[in-house]
Amino acid sequence: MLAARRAKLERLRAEGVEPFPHAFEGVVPITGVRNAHEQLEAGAETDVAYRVAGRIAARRGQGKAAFIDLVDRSGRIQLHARADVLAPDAFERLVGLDLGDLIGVDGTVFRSRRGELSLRVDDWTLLAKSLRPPPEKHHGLQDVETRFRHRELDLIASEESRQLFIARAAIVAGIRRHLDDAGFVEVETPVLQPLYGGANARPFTTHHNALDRTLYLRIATELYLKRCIVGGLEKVYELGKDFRNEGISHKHNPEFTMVECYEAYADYRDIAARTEQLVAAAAARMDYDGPLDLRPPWRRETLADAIRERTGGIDILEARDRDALAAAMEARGLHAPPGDTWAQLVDELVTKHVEPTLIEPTFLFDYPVELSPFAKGHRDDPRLAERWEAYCQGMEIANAFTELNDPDEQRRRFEQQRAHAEAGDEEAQPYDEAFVQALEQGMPPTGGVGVGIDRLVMVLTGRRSIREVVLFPAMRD
RNA sequence: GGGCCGUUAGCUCAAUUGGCAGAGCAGGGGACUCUUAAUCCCAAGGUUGUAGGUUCGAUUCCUACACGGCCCA
Repeated sequence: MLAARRAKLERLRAEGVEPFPHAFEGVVPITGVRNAHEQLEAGAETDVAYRVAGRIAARRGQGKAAFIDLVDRSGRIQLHARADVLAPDAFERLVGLDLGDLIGVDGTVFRSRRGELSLRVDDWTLLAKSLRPPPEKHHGLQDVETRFRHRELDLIASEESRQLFIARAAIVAGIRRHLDDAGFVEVETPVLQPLYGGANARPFTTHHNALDRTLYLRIATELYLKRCIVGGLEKVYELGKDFRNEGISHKHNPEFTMVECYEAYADYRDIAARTEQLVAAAAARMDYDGPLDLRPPWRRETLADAIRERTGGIDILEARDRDALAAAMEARGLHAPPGDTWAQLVDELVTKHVEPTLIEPTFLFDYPVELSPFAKGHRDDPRLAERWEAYCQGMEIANAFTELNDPDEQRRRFEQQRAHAEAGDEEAQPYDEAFVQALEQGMPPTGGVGVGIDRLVMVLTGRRSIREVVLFPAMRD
């Protein structure tokens, strides 16, 4: 299978053709050529020449002529190779190339009698020999596993896949543009951390040889970004990878992309408006035309109301301890797993009964303070924290608080987390004295949000699996 | 973690009740100067995911495992 292509490679070399040249200057995008000649009539010829480059996607031989489809990132164009235009060896070599070979072409625009805009090949250069056959040319690459493990084949075979990752780049660019224009400073904080924190998750652990110490891959950027707020940067954001040592599912990849931003003098309501604008900006940048109405304002509910309305009246503000809540659940025929804490039961209610109903973008406001160790207590209700989560397509896409800036209260919250850890909660937050000391320096009132980029891309591109929107998703060996 | 489905040529897919594993595309040889899933002729291409089991005989039935997909936890 591969031997034939290798033999061709050696034949080319023997004939003095360099199969892997260093560069090819002056290439223009194929779509530019197409757009410039939209009006050309069928059968018409021009003397307008272009230099294009790309991969050979199809070929239709015709004896002393051949049609070749050339694909670049922007699009596809038909080439017409003619024995009466090219030198004999150049013609024979061009027609003898394999699908998947990369070539550069100098060609003259015409439109075929059947109406296909084409380039007559005046000269061409082999840019890289392909030694493996490309995916099937009509059906494309169907095998899901191969699409994920060998994304390059998926990208070669699927215009849709190429467009998806271009859309993802536009979403990221739209977010950066919005935050930059709003006066945020983009910062970079450590990925390798002596202590992890900022989310309920287990970390990946690694080891620094020279320092002979354990380091953790960050699970969030939160704590370092708040130290930047303490330092007076006032509006900061970081867009990058977080790592959580947890299972893989259609909405979880062990490494994923998050943007967190923090704004001094703002609270969680300001941040909700900010998040609406941020998502709208991202959607605009990728020309979103899906079924969701992402324009501000989004629907707003409180968490307690959302649970009460969807569970036949379970009130998590009344049922404040584990047994009371479990009883309320059992009374309505809902299973309350015996080992679950109160917080886990609340999470269960949200996950099973509320989350799936939130298709249009919706904020759930005011989470129990027990679930939110870095959120400031609610100004009107001591049982709650000023925290919301945003949901879309039945999936959490953002999480925000009015940030806790009272260092003594933060210390108490860490003590609670320590108790949870000792009770066996592997996702409890480790005590971070450096962070508390930073708060003691004085942090202004601040609102902050984290938006999951992969999930936002899923929402904006209508994909149901995170693996579709991550170029190289985690796979078993 | 549980259930269901899938794994056959480089790719996309067939294979009757358990009876010689096939086709299209790609690749090889040949014909063809407006084709576009080009067409026509010829030849080639396989450890049927892995390991066992049942059987005269297994792609097919059974068991385990691996990987993937969907659903549930």
